[in-house]
Amino acid sequence: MLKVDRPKTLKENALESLRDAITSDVFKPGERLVERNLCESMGVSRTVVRECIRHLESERLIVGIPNAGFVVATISGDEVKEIYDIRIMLECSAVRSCALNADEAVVKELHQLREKIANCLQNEDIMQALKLTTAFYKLIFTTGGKHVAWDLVERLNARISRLRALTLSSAGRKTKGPDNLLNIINAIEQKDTDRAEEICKKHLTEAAEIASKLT
Amino acid sequence: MLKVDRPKTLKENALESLRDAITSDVFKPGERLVERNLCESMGVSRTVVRECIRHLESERLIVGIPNAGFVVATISGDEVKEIYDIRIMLECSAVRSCALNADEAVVKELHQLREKIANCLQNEDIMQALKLTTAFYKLIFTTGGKHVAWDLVERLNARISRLRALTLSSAGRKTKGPDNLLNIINAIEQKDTDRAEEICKKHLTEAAEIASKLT
DNA sequence: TATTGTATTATGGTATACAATCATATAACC
DNA sequence: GGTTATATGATTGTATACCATAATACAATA
Repeated sequence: MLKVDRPKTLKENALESLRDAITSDVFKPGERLVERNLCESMGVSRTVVRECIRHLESERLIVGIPNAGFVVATISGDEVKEIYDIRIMLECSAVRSCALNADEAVVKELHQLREKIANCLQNEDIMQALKLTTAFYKLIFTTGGKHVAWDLVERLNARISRLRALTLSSAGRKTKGPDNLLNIINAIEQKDTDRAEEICKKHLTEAAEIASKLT
Repeated sequence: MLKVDRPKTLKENALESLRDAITSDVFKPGERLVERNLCESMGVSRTVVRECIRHLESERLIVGIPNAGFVVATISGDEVKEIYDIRIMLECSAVRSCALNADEAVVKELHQLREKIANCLQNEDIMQALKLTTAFYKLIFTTGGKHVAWDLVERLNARISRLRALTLSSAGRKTKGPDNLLNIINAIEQKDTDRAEEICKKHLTEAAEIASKLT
C-alpha cells in the first residue's frame, strides 16, 4: 500500500497558519479575532476563514461567543494543572511502550533530536526548541503505538504553548531539560520501562511546577 | 450576577444534530457525507454544513479527503484498545478526586442515575442508558474538578459510541454494569479512593474486553 | 455624569457562481 | 475483447454579494 499525498487545500494551509499564529502568541489570549481582518491578512475568503475558526474552536484554541465573534482562548491555572496531570499519565504510558518497541534507529533519532534541542536552547531559539521537543515526544508516542494519545497530547500542548515556551527557557531548565531527555533515551535503550517512566514523570512534574509559578 | 442564556446559533443546533446522527449510527462508519444532502435534510445552507463538518472533522468523527468529500470515520481495533486504555487512566484519576470531593447531594444524584440506567437496560432502551451513563460519569468528573479530562473522555466516547451501545446491551453486562456502578458509588461515599479506583478500573477493563471481542 | 438614542460595525446566515477535481460511463482504438 | 482516451456529471473548493440582527462605540441629552 503506497501512500499518496493528497493536495493540500487552501483551508488546511490557512488553518495551520492561524493555529501557528495563536500558539506562537501573535494573537494574545483574550484578543478578539475579526473575520474580515483575518481574511485580509491571510488573503482568503470568509468561507475559508470561517471553516478554520470552527476547527480551532473545536480544538479549544479559540472561543466563540454567539453574535459577538471569537476570542483567543484563555486558560486558567486549574486547567494548566490538569493538563499537566493528564500529560503525565499519557506520556508515562507512552514512554513505557516506546521502551518496549524502540529499535536502535529510533534511539539514534531521539539522540539527534535531543542534541538539536540542546543547541537551540543554548542559542535561545525557543520556538525551534519547542518544535523539536514536540517532534521528540511524537517519536516516542508513535514508536509506542500510542497514536490516539499523541493526538490528545498535541492538542493539550497547543493550549499551553505559551507556558511551554516560558518553561523551556526558564533558568534551570535549559540544561536540566536536555539532561532529563538523555536519561529517558538511555532508559529506553536499555528497555528499562520503570526507569523511563520515572524520569519522564519527574521531568514533567518539574515542568508543571515551573509553569504553575508562571501562571 | 444573573445568567442569561446565549441564543443558540443555527450552526450549533446543526452541529448537535449531525453529531447525534453519527453517534446514533444513522450514518454508518465509512458512509459518505454529501454536503448538499446534508443541507437539504437539515434545511440549512452549505456554509453552515461545512462549518459543522469542520468541527466534527476536528473531533475525529468524520474524515475529510481533499476534493473527495467526507466519510464517517471508521475505527480500528488498535484505536479502540487505546481509547479504553486512556479512559481507564482518566476515569481512575477522576473517580479518586470525586471520592475526595463528593458530598451527599452528589452521592444521591449518582444513585438516582444508576437507578435509571438499570431501568433502561431492563427495558432495552440502550440509547437512553448510554446517555445516562454519560451523565453519570460527567458528574463524577466534574465533581472531581476534572473538566479538561471530561472533555477528552467525551470526545473519545463519541468515537466508540457504537461499541459502547453494544457493550452495554451485551449479555452479562446488563446486570453486572449497574452492580459495578453501585460499588463505585459506595466507595465514593466512604471516600475510599483506592477501592473506587479499583472497581472503576475493573469495570472499564471488562467493558474493553467485551468491546474487543465485538471488533 | 449617567442615561438614552443612534450610527457603525461584525456576525450569522443564505444564495449563487465558478473553477478544480474526482468518478463514471462512453467512445475510440488496437 | 480488452485497453486506453475522452466526455460527462457530480461534488468539492473557493469567492463574493447580500440581508437581517446583534453588539459596540459614540454622540446627544437630561
